[in-house]
Amino acid sequence: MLDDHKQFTVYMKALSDETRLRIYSMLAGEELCACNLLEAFRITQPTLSYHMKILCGSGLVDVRKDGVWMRYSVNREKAALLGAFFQEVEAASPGEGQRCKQC
Amino acid sequence: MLDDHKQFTVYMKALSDETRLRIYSMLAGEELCACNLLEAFRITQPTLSYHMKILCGSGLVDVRKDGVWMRYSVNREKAALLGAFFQEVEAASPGEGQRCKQC
DNA sequence: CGCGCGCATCCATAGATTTCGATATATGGA
DNA sequence: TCCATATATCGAAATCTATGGATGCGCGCG
Repeated sequence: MLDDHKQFTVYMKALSDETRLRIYSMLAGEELCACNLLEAFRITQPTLSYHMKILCGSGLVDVRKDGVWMRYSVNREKAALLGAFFQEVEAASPGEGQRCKQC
Repeated sequence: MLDDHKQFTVYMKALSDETRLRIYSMLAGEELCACNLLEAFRITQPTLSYHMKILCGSGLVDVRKDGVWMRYSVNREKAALLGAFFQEVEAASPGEGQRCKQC
């Protein structure tokens, strides 16, 4: 099912903060720069920088440097990977049928 | 895209611990009881109980009490919800095309 | 060069998380 | 009822996380 649980927890941890999840959600659909994101939240610039470091470090978000600006966007492959995992979980789930018989 | 970011962060937080992610992964496909899970990890019983409380509290995992045993299984609806979200992110992502023009 | 701007890093702090020993609760059987 | 087993809760320690003020770094411009 999952071959690298450690890496997957990094993805989950990256999205386990509401600010970071909102940022990720905002980036789905359009590339945004740090100043755009900073305007959208009640956080300081060091805090945004901290969150973006975690999002980019996880691999869920890509960056490209454009002069002094940092342009952020979601990484499609990682999003696809996460989507596939949860779909597999859903598909593999036996529903109300199979039950634990042991103990 | 997401209507309830707070609840979604609860899901992500529940899976942001490696032990809990492995448990979730194990539960995908078969119902298991606490004793099964306890054997699979190098943790104590109170620690497992703590993790299961978080997993069940999030809604990602269902429980049914069977005598003195607790039978755990994944919640298919929640797994489907998560799968759909990441697929939407993937689909909405503009790839290398659209770019941030502001700043 | 010197300044302004966007962003990163350092540091300290408040708060949250994880863990486990001890203990409590619940259930079923003798 | 008494006991053994399965699980939950409590309490405390260690660790991790999120936050922002101060500061550093790099770059473009006059």
